[in-house]
Amino acid sequence: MSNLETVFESITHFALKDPRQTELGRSIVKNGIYMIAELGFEEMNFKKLGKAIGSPEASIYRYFENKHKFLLYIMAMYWGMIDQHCEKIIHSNNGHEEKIYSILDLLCSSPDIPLGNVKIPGEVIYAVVIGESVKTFMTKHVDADNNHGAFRTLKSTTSHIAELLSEYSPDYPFPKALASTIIEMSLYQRYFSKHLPSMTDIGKHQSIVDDLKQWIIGLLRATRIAPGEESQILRISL
Amino acid sequence: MSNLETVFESITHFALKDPRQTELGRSIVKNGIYMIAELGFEEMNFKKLGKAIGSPEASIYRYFENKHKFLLYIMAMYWGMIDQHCEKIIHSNNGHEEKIYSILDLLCSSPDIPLGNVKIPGEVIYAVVIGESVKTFMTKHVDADNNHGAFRTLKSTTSHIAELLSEYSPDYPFPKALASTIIEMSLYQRYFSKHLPSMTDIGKHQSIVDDLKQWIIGLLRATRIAPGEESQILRISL
DNA sequence: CTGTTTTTGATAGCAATACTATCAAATAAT
DNA sequence: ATTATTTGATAGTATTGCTATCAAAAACAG
Repeated sequence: MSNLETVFESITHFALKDPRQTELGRSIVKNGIYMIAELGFEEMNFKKLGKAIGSPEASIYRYFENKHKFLLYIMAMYWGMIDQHCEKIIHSNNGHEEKIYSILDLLCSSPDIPLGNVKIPGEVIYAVVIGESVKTFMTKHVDADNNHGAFRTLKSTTSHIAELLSEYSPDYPFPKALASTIIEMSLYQRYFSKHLPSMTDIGKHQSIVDDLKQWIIGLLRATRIAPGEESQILRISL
Repeated sequence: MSNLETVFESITHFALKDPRQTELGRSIVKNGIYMIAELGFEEMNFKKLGKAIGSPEASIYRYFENKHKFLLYIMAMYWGMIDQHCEKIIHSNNGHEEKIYSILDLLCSSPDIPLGNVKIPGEVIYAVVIGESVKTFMTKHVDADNNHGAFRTLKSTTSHIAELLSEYSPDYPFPKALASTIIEMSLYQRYFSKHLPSMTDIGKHQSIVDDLKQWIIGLLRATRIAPGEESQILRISL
């Protein structure tokens, strides 16, 4: 069984019926992602999606209970893919620094997602993740969704990165906070760069990806206390 | 004219009619904030709000064009207040470090908001900001809203903090990205600590506020290059 | 205090959204 | 060939987000 299978197995329970098994199911997922990328999650709905794929709204409801679970499915799938890549990087024989650089590459780009006989381009799913990821967990029913395992793949990705940071800097007390910051901010800073450019410098020196990497590398200094630096700013004792 | 007035003047155009001028208007804003804090933005609506304040839905529409503009109003008000405090801190006679600590205090707590004869407690508005702030700008109509000045106070706060960071570390190339990160993450890490605790360490060592401050102070190391540190991780040249 | 303007309350209605239900036709499995 | 499953087609419902209308109440102006 390939790694890819394990990712999809762990998320099938967000759907009423595994969408990968049928032409209709794959069409729903693929076109749904495209439609969210184009219209945004709020303006997308199952009626429009049905029209786009030539099937009635009701058929889509046979695969996904509602719009929100559809989004949970997509995001769990995305972070599952990312998490797989993370694990591969972490279990490689490279040094800590090489691993960190690989993780950075992973977070600043996006792999394609193979879905049976169709493929979802990295840029498309990435656009959806940037704009909609936060909407999966910034809701009043986070805790219920969390109990149902909706964020397991995202949390696992965070943990993997946090572990790597801990190996790199064993005494740093906030590896998880830094890991989740890197993950979220690699999305947000891109968004700011495009829509609220006065809120970031990313993309103003070099390309967005290069600036992003360099900026995150800088953030990693948080894990290191250079000799003599405490006196400069760290008056709150570590 | 007090500073407070300038804040409110700059946001009145998000409302159809200045809600501070009437009993009904103040009631809408106050109870609306309470209702969003309790139910979340999605589950709040003007019909429920009308019922809560004993007025018909239509009366609320006379003050706010729609739900989204109501949220924009609240958030612009909040960041306007914060921005005022920032300016006060920046124009004080303290040193850079003192100023940075004051900003931290500001971001990790929340001042009450006086609204004519009523007052909105800091904790209540802060709860709304934590959960809903991102929903003001993560939409397909960000650019239009931005053109109408919806995010001016948030952007101004970011700029003020970025300027302070630049004064503190003139050579650091990403003051805005770091400023927006500190602002957003002071909200997110609190949220994670409550709802997705495996994504953060904040609140696990000391109190949430203490951990948060200490963690952000650590992030500020990104602005400082300690001698000899480049060789450790900074292989991407600055 | 009277007439006028503005603000509110009360109710009705409408288009769109987020579903659910039903049943026959098509397809797949045995 | 028969049965079970999946889809299409259509209809319908409750809620949401908003607009329209008009009379009562309140504020204001002379």
